[in-house]
Amino acid sequence: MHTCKEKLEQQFKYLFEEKLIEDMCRHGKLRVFDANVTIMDIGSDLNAIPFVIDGSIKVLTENDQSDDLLLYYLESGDTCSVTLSCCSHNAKSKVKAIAETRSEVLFIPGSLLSEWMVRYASWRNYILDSYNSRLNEMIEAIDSLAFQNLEERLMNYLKDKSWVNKTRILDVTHQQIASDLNSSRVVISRLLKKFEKNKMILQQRNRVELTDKLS
DNA sequence: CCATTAAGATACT
DNA sequence: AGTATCTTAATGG
Repeated sequence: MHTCKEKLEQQFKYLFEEKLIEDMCRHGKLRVFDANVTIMDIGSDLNAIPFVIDGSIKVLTENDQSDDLLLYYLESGDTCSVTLSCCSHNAKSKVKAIAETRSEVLFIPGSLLSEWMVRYASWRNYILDSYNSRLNEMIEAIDSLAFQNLEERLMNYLKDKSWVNKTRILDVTHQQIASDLNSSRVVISRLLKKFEKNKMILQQRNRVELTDKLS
């Protein structure tokens, strides 16, 4: 079992300066989530920002009819910039976060953020980069929604999921996919059947396996 | 066995 | 593409 500091040092030495890592350990709270556990829900208070040490987390929005839409995944070394801006205004969360795999997350109190921005150049850069990449992912999500057909969206969904889980075997139901993409089960089934015919995937109950035809 | 639920099929919008 | 409805198949008691 590693201490928090050892863990941060070995994984993020290249990213943060020594003193910052010490500060992160001192003030951050490390929490572990099992797969599929809700980490944050819409409307909950934000007084800390999450820094993902291990695992992957999916971030979704929800409309008033409780329909979901997958926005992006957070992986090791990522933070959620949506939370970031909300934090300084003491706002409530507009997104939902669910552990995709077992995840370790370090929660850093929002009160420290501005202080660290001034004190640590590495933190400043990290936050700015994070903002940038999160924004780009959001633009991609919007783009796919507005301009891509469902078939392409589904394909990207499968590839993304495979990537963050580090496996070609996805344990997921057609219904779950449908709700992540805000579509319906029959439609997803139809498209997956088509993928199967083209030998891009193999299917079993509760399981989709990507073949090596996919890059 | 049977109950539950995922996935397939068909027809209609 | 999406909804409604029915059928079939897998799973776990």
